[in-house]
Amino acid sequence: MGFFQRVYRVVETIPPGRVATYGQVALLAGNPRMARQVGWALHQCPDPRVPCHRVVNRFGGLSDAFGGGCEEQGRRLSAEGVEVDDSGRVDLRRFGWRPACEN
DNA sequence: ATATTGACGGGCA
DNA sequence: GTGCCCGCCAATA
Repeated sequence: MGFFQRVYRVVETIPPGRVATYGQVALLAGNPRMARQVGWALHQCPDPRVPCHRVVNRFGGLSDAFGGGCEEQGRRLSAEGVEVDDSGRVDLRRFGWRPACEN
């Protein structure tokens, strides 16, 4: 299985109302240095079931290049209960995904 | 093959 | 927190 496919699998495991950073996804995918590649993987987004909108950068900022724009991503997150800042950012302290303590 | 780009991360200012 | 620089790896030109 390629790294990309693994990334998709990890992203799918992100619970609703939670957001994970590219670094987090890359780490769970097995390669902490491939944060950027995670970005491509999601950009390709060959599978619509992959909640790519739950993946944000280290600042919790939404992606400018998201399909449709960061507005769309922020809208999706807010629809899941994630509070999006006016600057298009999420509070990782509260909505950051914690695999070791999801609940 | 090399150079540039890119949905990034970390360190430093 | 934000901006700049460097490092990282894969895709594209």
